[in-house]
Amino acid sequence: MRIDLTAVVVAVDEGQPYVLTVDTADAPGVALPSGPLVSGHRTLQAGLRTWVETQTKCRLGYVEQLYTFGDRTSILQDAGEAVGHRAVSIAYLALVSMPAEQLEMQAHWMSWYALFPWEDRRAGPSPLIAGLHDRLLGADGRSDQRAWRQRVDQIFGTGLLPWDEERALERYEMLYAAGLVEETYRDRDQQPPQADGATAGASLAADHRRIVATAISRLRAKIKYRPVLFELMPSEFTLSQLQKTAEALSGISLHKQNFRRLVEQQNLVEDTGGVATDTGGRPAKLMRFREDVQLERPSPGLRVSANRRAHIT
Amino acid sequence: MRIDLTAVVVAVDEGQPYVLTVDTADAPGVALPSGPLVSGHRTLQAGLRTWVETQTKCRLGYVEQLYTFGDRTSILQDAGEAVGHRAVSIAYLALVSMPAEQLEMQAHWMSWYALFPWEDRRAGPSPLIAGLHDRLLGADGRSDQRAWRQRVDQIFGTGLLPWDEERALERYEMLYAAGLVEETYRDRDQQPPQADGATAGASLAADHRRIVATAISRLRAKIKYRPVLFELMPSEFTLSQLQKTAEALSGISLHKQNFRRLVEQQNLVEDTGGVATDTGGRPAKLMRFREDVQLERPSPGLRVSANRRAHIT
DNA sequence: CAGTTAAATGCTCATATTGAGCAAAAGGAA
DNA sequence: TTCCTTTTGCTCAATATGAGCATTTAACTG
Repeated sequence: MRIDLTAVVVAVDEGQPYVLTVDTADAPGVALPSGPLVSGHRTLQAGLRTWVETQTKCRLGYVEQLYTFGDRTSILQDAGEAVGHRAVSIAYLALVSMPAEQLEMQAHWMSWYALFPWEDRRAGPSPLIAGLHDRLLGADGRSDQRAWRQRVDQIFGTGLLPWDEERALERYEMLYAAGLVEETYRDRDQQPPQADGATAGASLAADHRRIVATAISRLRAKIKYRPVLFELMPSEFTLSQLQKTAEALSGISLHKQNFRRLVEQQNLVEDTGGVATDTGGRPAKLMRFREDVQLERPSPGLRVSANRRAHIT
Repeated sequence: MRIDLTAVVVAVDEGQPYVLTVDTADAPGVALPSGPLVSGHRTLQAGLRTWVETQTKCRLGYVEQLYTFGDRTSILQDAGEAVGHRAVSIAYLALVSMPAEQLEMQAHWMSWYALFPWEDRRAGPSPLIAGLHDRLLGADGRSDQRAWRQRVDQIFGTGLLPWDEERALERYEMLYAAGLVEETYRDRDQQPPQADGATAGASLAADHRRIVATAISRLRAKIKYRPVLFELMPSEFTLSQLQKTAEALSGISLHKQNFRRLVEQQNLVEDTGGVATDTGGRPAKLMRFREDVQLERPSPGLRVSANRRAHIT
């Protein structure tokens, strides 16, 4: 049984979140960096770092284990002779501040929201949502129409229910199950429907889009209670840049004054003395992350809060 | 490379939390149920369920993936010839309501707090803590004495810092690194010190105690935001029983009136009409979990809150 | 049966925490 | 200077949380 190590490497640049991809034999930039675990690797994490660095030349900072996936397609095989075909892949989430150095030729930064356009609500609910919602409700002969509708509303924040940015994985899985993403058909060896907008978002090789969705959900939850945001920032930054990064990941817009109140009262950052004058308006103080913060506070994260009415700053 | 599936099966009975263990060739009841992933398993979870049920005759309800561990001892081997020796083990957390049926002969319920006596603070801080704290601070020639002390206080809730019940894993790992648990010496092929109380708590085979610590941390965090407590309860229960279960897992005592306020306002339970008269004082209403709650609320968990001064009810 | 005891249950209250928005400050640009 | 834009400071109402008092409702005790 083969064990693959797979990485979701995240960076944010100019308020846009990216994931690191590599070319495959078939197509450019459609797979996550990954490779088999071999005995030479001292630990799982060390193996992962090695693979990412050789495939992309990107050096990883913060790394955490995400989830271990059984090969999805194995389920479809007949019970009998599937031996050797299966693989288990151990996925990791890594955060880097957007590196200046050149990546390997075959490596690229791909926008999160090219993969999951419905997840970006910084400028209000994506117009895609309405269509997805209709098709999720429409296509079925479900036994319990009422319960199903409630579940869709729940997960997609439609109806009167609020949007929960952390449910990115659940949303992807629901779309997969409903046949609204390309992978549904690929895993069944079928042709996807050709109608315009029949499938949503760009797909990746194998189950890599699912793995990215897992990473997004995890990260969106984590920035609320651990100071991981700083792994994505340059050494000095303004509070607005920090907020832009938080918004990029969460996919929602945040209340500016409350965001800074939170950051300041948690004592996560300190003044460097410098100012950034290139911001258009009043110059912003430059801040840096307080290194000793890990030792001090129980869980020094950002319990960010969304604007109820989107748009407002 | 072998892949093992390992289960931490948790149940609560009479206000005490237990984990399911099995006998090994060497010793009784010192290992978690586990077995290799084979091609016959449809999914990872299905494989896990199969192993647990054959080894213990315990049927699993709620199951979630916990973490994937690389073999710890592999780190100690020389770089050269470790091939084939290593194993990766994918650990799962399962919750069951204490089953009435008989387990397999070789299966037993082991108390959490036999493994982690310092984690039970329902009757106030364990007296063990003081000793552990001293030995963590004492035994070293650390470069940065101050920072180390702060870290110990942070994790063990000593000094002025508050106890955080979710850090069970960090506490275990700190004790492991400091040589205060038996596994430290076993992994180094050394004899543990023989002094009385030199190592804390009962140990399990391989890295199974670490896996249980991971499960405890996960579960203690999870009951605060998902209604998993109910997986551990019988179909009807009183609010006091529910609270006792929450306290058993968290290892802290909770404020009774606030606990019921929380449960009630979240609409997690409904009245069955019956009452339990065997409680000593005023009979308690019997409650049941509202099945439809998963559909309704974004994250219907229990944000339990500890008493500041322990003991008070 | 009156009195006692032990829970369960009902309420209150002070103190944080959170969501929202007004307003002043500090630059650059017109 | 005046206008524009963004940063920064502050206020305020609505909730949520931690703590504890008081009442209710049984069983138990003579």
